[in-house]
Amino acid sequence: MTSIKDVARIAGVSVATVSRVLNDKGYVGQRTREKVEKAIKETSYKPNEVARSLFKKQSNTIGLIVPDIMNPFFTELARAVEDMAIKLGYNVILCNSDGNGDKEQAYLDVLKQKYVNGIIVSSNTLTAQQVEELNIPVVSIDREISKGLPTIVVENKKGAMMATRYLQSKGCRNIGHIRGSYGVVNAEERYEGYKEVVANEPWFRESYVVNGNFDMQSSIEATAELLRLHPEIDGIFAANDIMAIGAIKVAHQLGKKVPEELAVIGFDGIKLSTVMTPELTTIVQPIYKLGEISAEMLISLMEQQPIENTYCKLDVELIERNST
Amino acid sequence: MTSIKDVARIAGVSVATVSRVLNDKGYVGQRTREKVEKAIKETSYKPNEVARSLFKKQSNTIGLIVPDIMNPFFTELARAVEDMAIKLGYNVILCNSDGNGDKEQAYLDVLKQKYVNGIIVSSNTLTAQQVEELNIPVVSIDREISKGLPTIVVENKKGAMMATRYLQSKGCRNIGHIRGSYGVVNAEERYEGYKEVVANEPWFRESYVVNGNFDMQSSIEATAELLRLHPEIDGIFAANDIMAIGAIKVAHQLGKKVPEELAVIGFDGIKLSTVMTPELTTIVQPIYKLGEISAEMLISLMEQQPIENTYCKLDVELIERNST
DNA sequence: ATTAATTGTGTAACCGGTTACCTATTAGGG
DNA sequence: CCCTAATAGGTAACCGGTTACACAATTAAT
Repeated sequence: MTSIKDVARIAGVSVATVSRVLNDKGYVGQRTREKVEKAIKETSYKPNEVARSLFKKQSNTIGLIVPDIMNPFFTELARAVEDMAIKLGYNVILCNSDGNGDKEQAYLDVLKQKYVNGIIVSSNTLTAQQVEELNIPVVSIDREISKGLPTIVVENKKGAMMATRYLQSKGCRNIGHIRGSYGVVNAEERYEGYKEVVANEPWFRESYVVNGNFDMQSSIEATAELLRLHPEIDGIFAANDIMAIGAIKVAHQLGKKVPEELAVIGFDGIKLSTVMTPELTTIVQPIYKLGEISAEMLISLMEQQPIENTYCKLDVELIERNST
Repeated sequence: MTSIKDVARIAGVSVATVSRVLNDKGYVGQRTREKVEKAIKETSYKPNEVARSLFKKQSNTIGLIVPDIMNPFFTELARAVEDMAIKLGYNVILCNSDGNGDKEQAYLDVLKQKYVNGIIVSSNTLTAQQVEELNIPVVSIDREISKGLPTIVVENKKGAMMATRYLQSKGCRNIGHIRGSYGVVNAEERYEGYKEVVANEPWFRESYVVNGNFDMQSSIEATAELLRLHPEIDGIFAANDIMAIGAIKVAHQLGKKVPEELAVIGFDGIKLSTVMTPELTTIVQPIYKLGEISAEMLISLMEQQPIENTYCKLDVELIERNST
């Protein structure tokens, strides 16, 4: 590997001058600049990023901590973050935390040791203190860690209300809800939205709500139980698409026709929802946009650019397909 | 941030000694070691990875270059790679190349500048020369770049033959093939497998093979065309699951019942294939295993551990579900 | 008791950049 | 024509670790 010294020797100048040319900083004469550029080209010299990082205390890298990249929501998010990062000159270190607080902290530690410029994180367990101790820009995505910390979320409650009202408008008289894990803000907000719409309905009772833990297997079990207890249910709002798909599978098994006998609506708008049959009606979040914006915001923070606001709540949209 | 100097000052020793304790290298007296460990604990000192990397010319990081993390195959692969990497003390930089040769080269360059210890790559365009110029361990996954370079692949041809024979055994008399993109080794091998089984069948003609480009939209178009030209087709082997799903969608649209009137088998065994209805019969690759093994092999290479062989061809398995 | 081998620790060079500081030259203003 | 400001470029310190080397203190061997 050729180093800056080699280039300096070949160009007949000092390393400082080469560095100045490289970074286009300070005074460099026209003729000198040309000599240096020639030497750089000849040796196809690429500056050593690690040496740079050591001095700058920044590595042109951002960390992305998500529970699990296998969750299609985070897959799309990761792609968006990486796209934007590359576009702005950064690389992305991928971290799967499985929602485990210890792993999250371990990742935070090593990312800090690696001088990442900033971190995008989706976590339910991290505290404001943990984040502040880092002294690195952090943006929280999909979940709010604390007021004041940069955050990108979506209109969960509003979306849930839209979904529930939509089922009503389709003629559903008894609407159940498969909720996400307890303690997860998203799940609570979506539940609240549902509740707000149905609370005063004569048919409503708490047992219309079951917990699907945001995953398919739990949803299948929860739905089966729900439909066994309440065969009168003719509409289900699931707090995410995966659970909605699980619910539809159960309906198939029970011989209930979707959407004729049971309408199902999801939340997220993952690609999968258009792939299955029937295609899933869902509240779509602008997932890619979410990733883009979070990367943009993070990088603005990192580069100390002026920022309008550090809290961003994106709108959601109801996309009607064939499951309702 | 506390540095090694702070620790040395507090413990009343030189930085060299602290470094020795840290790395458990060289001679350190018992009492001295204790003093140093105490100081480390007190200051909750974490060594600066970047400084280390500069000296070692290694950053405890590996690069993972895939066409697109949104492709479920690569999602699962990425998860496996990251899991194994973390387990062995490395982080993963995620790179989406979109199969674009220029992007791939750009990633290789920056990864090298960042002193990654090694790279896992899935590419159709990279040449042996490009890889060798890096002078970094590289393992190629899912696709063979050149003989001699460490490679992990699966039994594509064998799997394709299994799939095709299986359709025959299910009573299909006219079996079409939706192939993957031209020039991609995988696609060619799977096509060969199919061809080998059907070449001598009286019904076989080249127009039973259409190109689905490995993606759903193309597959939908290709399948529609295939079934229009050849309504007699009663079995389809798609070169990946996504295309198989597309084919099933088309069958639904045309009112063909799957599997009664048209049997469909895929290839890959992505999670999605169990989520849809009907669940997809497919040739499953051990995707997670693939990722694990490649990470393991790469890291062995990086750490100069003795390696049995640098070429690994994993077996595939036919999983029978409801689409055949 | 003397010498050699082993153990313990500090000093300073090094990894490959960036930049503060210094000196020299040239240009512009009065 | 002299003085100040702007331009050009070199020297060396620094980022935070690792390790070769030197030297001192023990310990073991003869």
